[in-house]
Parts: sequence; structure tokens; C-alpha cells
Amino acid sequence: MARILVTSALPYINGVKHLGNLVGSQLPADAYARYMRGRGFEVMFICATDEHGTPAELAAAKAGQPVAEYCAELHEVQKGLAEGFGLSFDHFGRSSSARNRDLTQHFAVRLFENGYIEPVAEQQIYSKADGRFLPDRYIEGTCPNCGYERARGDQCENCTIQLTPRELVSPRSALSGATDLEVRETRHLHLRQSLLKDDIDAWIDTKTDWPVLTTSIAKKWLHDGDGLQDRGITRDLDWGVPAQFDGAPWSGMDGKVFYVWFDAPIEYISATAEWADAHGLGEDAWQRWWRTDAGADDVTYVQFMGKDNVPFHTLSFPATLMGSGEPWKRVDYIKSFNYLNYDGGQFSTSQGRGVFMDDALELLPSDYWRWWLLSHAPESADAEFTWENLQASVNKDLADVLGNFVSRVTKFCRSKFGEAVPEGGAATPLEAALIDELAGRIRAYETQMEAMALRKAAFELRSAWVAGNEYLQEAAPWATIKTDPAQAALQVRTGLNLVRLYAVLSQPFIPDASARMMAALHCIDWSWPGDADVALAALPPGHDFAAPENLFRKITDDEVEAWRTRFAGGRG
RNA sequence: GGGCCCGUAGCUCAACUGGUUAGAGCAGAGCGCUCAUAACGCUUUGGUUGGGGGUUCGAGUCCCUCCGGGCCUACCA
Repeated sequence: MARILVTSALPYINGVKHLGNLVGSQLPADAYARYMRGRGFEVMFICATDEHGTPAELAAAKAGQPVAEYCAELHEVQKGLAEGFGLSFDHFGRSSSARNRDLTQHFAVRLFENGYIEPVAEQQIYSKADGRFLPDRYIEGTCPNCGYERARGDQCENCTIQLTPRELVSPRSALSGATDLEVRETRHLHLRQSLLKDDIDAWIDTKTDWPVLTTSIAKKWLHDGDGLQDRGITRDLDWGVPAQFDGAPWSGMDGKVFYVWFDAPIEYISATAEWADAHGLGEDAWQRWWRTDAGADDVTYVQFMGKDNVPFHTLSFPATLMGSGEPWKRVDYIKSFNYLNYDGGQFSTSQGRGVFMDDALELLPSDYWRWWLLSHAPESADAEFTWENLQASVNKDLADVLGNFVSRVTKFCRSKFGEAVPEGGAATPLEAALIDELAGRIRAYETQMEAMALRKAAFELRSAWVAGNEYLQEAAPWATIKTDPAQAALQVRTGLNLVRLYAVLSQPFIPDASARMMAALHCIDWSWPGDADVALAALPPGHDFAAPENLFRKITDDEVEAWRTRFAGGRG
């Protein structure tokens, strides 16, 4: 049977992620992975923290911690939050792992041997006061074009002109404000992706089913200006995968590390190896997911990411894999997302604007967030988070349509028949119509989930919930029971089976609620509904259950008001 | 500057390669039900598809233009 490999873009290490980050990669990847597992596929769902790079060093310095310690701590924080949101990773790794160091160095050697890496001498700005080379955007100065005094070394935010640090008037370090900057010559390794441009271009051309967002970004980079450019893949930092190591076929890279965007995607592979290590499995256990010479040919590989990550996943990472000359599995589908905005503006990590993962779990159970985020995922355009919208979705969809359905069925049964599935009655055209309706919804839901169309899948799921309420209203067992108790029993039995069906279908979106529904039904049968009529007979007469407490509470107007004020800006 | 995306009902969104009268959910109005979390069901009011021009038997969909919003532009990740 085909296997599904799912990776989520790696969340960066420098702090708790906001809901926009979550909905752009990890959460939809989780829903997809859960769905595929539910359908019976063998799934490997991989994520990790992305721990290298300048921002990590700066965040550690700000926290007054050694960078390794800082990353270890934040990794645990992010891991805990992922669990809190029910993200069902098979492994949540770290790009700073030994596995990733070894594999990153391995790829670099292979690329060098094949002529896709070369050392290049560059001039860079060194800050003596900071004791380090400064990336262009960490240099500030006055824009030579418009006179804006806080222009960055790569671009002036005021007049948008492209700059180099040496063009800035009175340049200074954005870190310390130091002005004793000097130009130093330094050598770096470059990934010669320009040599692979045509191969990548041809490969992208075969991906006609990818989102426009994905391919248009890739094509832009491939064809804009002089086409795909070579890229420096080393940096003058302490924290990262060392670029000089035993067996390196070059010299002079002492004190340098690989660029974070070189090693981060490799961590997808390394994290799978970390998974194998953690389970005491051999090399073949992870290689069958990644090496086409070790069985990965029947793997379908899907990546989830925000649109800002697309260039690295469509160009530089494929270039790394292709240039290695080794049989690595390449991505089959890239699902990319637009941005989620917060109440009329952008979520901002630096400004603390918006709702962050830790805040969210403090306010409401994860299912509430999962439902809103997934049913409003920014698939076709940027989407907007508002508290009113969250309130409306949670109260109406979860509490009223689904939660109340479970409540009315289980409590009615308890009061009239006791807490066991009642026996008797025979199906009528009413049940046949319900089955028809559900069969259509289930097939549509499958189609949308397989296409990773989360909003549409959520709509089909909700429609299936609504069908239960429509059925109950028409069947009206509270009236039937007065004249035909056996028929009322059939209607209630149908309702109880609908609860189980909803638990199975809803699990990718609201796993905790699904688990509670199944627990209340004393049921462990999570089998996917192939035929709706079979699915509605899963719980036989006599099967006992326990009517659950309300599955969802409602969000009050007072809470909405309080939260809007609290999260307007200036977090912590 | 260049490129890409978007603009559809009060709100959030649909509408396969152009094809009947532009559809849902929420909000609003009316009716019904009373098992259930004052929940549910049925009916219903809202649109000159951002403006203008063009192609076509036919345009939300294609072309031009203008307005508005967003993203990217390679050293943040």
C-alpha cells in the first residue's frame, strides 16, 4: 500500500509561534496526516525546530543564555505547545541534532564532488564592537536615495530602493549602534543552483496540480532577471553545522557554519532518522521513506508551508537533493498557505501583536482553535482572524450544531431507553434519505481532504453534522415514542450511530472531542465509513454508553470584549 | 521600479476549462418543534460580482485601464 510522508515547515526557535504560523504549516499538516492515518495509510509525519541562524543567537543573547541552552529550552516549550494543540508528529526533532550535522555535511561533500559547491571570496561588513560579521539587514544608516535615517543594509523601507551596506551614509550596527564597521574579505561556500536551473524548471513544469501560489513563486525565482542565482550557504556564526570538518574537501572554512536555510530542509530527513534512533530501529527504517533505492518509490511526499517558505522548498532544497547525485525522494506536492491577519493588521512576533500558541491554550481548548483555524485556513488569499468570528464559529458550529446534537441524542436515549443502544424498528425512506445524504457528504469530504482543501472539507464535515439535526427533527423520536416505541428506538439507534460516525469523520479537525465522543459511546471502532449504511450499524442494539457532559462551551460576549483588549498589542 | 495574488450579500467565503435566474454559513425577519447547551428544523429579506471600456451569441470568469488591499524581490527565517 502507498505510504504518505508529511512534513510541516520547521518553526523557528526564537520564541512561541503565533496562530498565523500554526495555521500556515503545522496544523493543516496534522489534519492531513490524521486523515490519512484514519483512512488506513501508513503515515510518517515529521516536524522539528529550526534552530540555527543569526536570530537564534540574538534571541539567546537577549535572554542571557548560551545559545545551545536557549535552543534546548525553547525546543521543549514548542514541543509542549505542539502536544497541547494535538499535533500528531511521529517525531518532532531538532535541526541542531547530530543526525542533521552529519547529513548536512554529507550533502555538502557530495555537492562539492559533483561541482555544485564552490568557495567564493566575498567582502563583508565586520563590526569590531559586536565581534562579528553583520548580515546586510543588521546594518542601519541613512538612505542615499531618500534620506531616511533608518534604512537597512539590504533595502530602504521608506523608498524601497535596493541597497548594499556600503551605500549607506553613516552606517552603524543595528545590534549595538557601533559605527566602527569595516569591510573584510572572507570566503564562503556557494551552492551553484544556477547550474541546476533547467532541471528544476523542467521538474516544476511537471507539477501542474500544485497551487498557483507555489508554482508562481518558483517560476518567479527561476526566470526573474538573470534567472536562478547561486547562493552563499555558509555564514560567520558560532551556532550551526560546522562548515569545516573532518573529511571536508575544502579548507579555510574554520569558524563558519552552514546557512540555516541549507541545513533546515535536510532536517526533514534527519528527523526521520532521529525517529528511527528514538525507536531503536535501524537505518533501513528511515531510509525506506527517503531513499528511492530503499523502497521510497511508493511514498507520496507532501510538504506544508507558508508562502514565505516556498522558494527554499521549490529551489534550493531540490537543488541540494538533485545535486547530490543520490536517489533521494523528492516532494510530490507542496501545499502553501497565505497569511493569517489579526484584526485588521498582521500578526507580529516582534511587536507581540495577535494571539500566540501559549495564549490560545490558556483561553480555550485546542479543538476550538483547530476548528476555527482549519475552517478558515488562508488557502486562496490572506485570511483575517477576529474574535467575533471565532466566537460565531465555535458557538454555532461546535456547540450548537455538533455538541448539541450529541447531547440531545444521548440524553433523550438515557431518559427513554436507558444508557444502552435500544432495539427494534425497521428502516424507512427517512433513514434511506439520511444515508444518501451522508454518503454524498462523506465522499465529498474525502475528495477535499485528499486535495488538502481544508475549508471545503470543513464545510462538508459541518454539513454532515447538520444532516443529523435535520434527520432528528423530521424523525422526531420524542413524538414517535408515544405511538410506536420500536420505531423511536430505531431513530435513536440511528442517532447514536451518527455520533460515532461524526467522531470518526471529525477526528482530523477536533481530535479531543472525537475521543470524548468515542469514550462516551464505549467504542473503540474507528474504522472509516466506506458505506454509510454499514457505518450507521456499527453500534448494535444492547451496546451500552454513558451520555457525556457537554462537549463544547460557548464563548461569551464579555470574553470577546476582554480578549480583544488584552491582545491589541504589546504582548508581555 | 519589476513580478505575483486578491477585491463577489452587513460579515466569512463558494461558483470545473466563459454557459440557465451568482450560491452557502453567520447576522436579520417570519413560522414550526420542544428531545437537547434558549439548542434544532423550515421559509425568507440582502449582490449593477471595486469603477470604466472592450472581445463574445453569452463575462464574476478573458483583454485593456483606473481605484483599493496584500505579498515577494535572493544576507531575517
